[in-house]
Amino acid sequence: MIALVDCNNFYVSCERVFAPRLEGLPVGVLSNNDGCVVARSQELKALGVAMGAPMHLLPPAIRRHAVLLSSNYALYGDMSRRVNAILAEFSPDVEVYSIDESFVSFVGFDASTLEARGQRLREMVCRDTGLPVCVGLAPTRVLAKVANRAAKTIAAYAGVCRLDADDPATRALLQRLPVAALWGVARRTSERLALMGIDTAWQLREADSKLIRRTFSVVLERIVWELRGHSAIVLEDMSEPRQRIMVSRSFGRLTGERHELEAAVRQHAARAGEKLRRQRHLARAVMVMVRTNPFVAGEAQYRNSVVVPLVRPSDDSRELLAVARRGLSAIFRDGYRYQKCGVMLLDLVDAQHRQLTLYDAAQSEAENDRSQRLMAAVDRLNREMGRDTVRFCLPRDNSAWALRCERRSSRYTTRWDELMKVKTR
DNA sequence: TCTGGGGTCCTAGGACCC
DNA sequence: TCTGGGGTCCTAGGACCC
Repeated sequence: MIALVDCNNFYVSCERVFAPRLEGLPVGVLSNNDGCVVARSQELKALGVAMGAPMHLLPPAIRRHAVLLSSNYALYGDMSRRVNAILAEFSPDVEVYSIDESFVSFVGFDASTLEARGQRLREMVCRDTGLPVCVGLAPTRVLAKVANRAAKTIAAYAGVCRLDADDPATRALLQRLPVAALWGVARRTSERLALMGIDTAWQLREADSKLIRRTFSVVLERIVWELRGHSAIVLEDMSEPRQRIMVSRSFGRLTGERHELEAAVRQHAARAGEKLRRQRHLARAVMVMVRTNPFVAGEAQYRNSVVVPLVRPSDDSRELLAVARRGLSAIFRDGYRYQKCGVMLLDLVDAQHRQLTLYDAAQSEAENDRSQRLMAAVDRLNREMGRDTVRFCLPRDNSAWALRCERRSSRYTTRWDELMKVKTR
């Protein structure tokens, strides 16, 4: 059996831990740039605010009465680590699936004790972090997702729901569950399934798996098997290094200024370089993308991207920045107001495969060595003294492209200076 | 005025090879 | 005059996740 542990309204719950006055109020957390609502309290959901709703399109009454906060990823990331540390006490096998969800394997545990373990787990997480979580227990990940949803929405389960594959209760639940509510089935697939007369999770479970594979893909066929209780989905280990690294942001306001895009691309490339070195990889190519705002009707639109190969695999921010700048000059066009740019590192290889250029290997080795020491020093300073202590020729603040995050709460768990701002009433 | 930022996997189709 | 078929690799795009 496997347990899916999922924090309820995670970002909102994190905010409430440090601001109890938010309990009972409609609270939302916004995406970067205060663009869309990406987390909602029950009260805000009850007001009809959809996941991903653009903030500026919310009805005025809701914007007035709801508490809408900028996202505070430093806080959420730290709270997430705390939750996972607790989960690790319950099982040696914890797969961190996302910032607010983990799969905890109970394979080999006494089956009759699982619900009690689930309850104990909820209590521990609540006691030590203040966060409410729900637990879904099932033989497969897809069913564990279904169980978790039931644990959240059906009060009788008290936060822990167990679904055995061939239990009549499981069947009843799946018969009521729209197929689009399943993990891995979204709008496109559910629309096509509806044409075949498959509307519920149970109908999908009973469908001919070979036909599903032919009509759709191996992905949906695996979901069929998982619904029947046979594990078919293997998760990529989230602690594995990423296969590509993307850093991109929308600008605080549109800009057509080339130097502002250059500054943003430098910042993104530098940040991507940090991520690359943290996972001890080298990039063999850099992609740069720019784009105007597709939502502004009547405005000239432009989007483009370009991949620039590196002469040799590298994790040196200076090289990444130089290549990214070349990429930007290849695609930058005057006369547009840009909304977003990004840098992606591609073709990543393990840093052990650092190779020397063919000519003058001795000098390259010395250069490599200097580069590695320099980057390590930069990373250490930024880690210990705060992000952006050392920068690569960046303006300090107030750039046109700086993020808007006016409603961000304090980073209580990672910044002493901000902790002092906590009100004690 | 204001519409996120990451990721993954799979498949189809083209280029190329023998 | 007749111009195959099977394989691999790569890329772009679709679909999905949180």
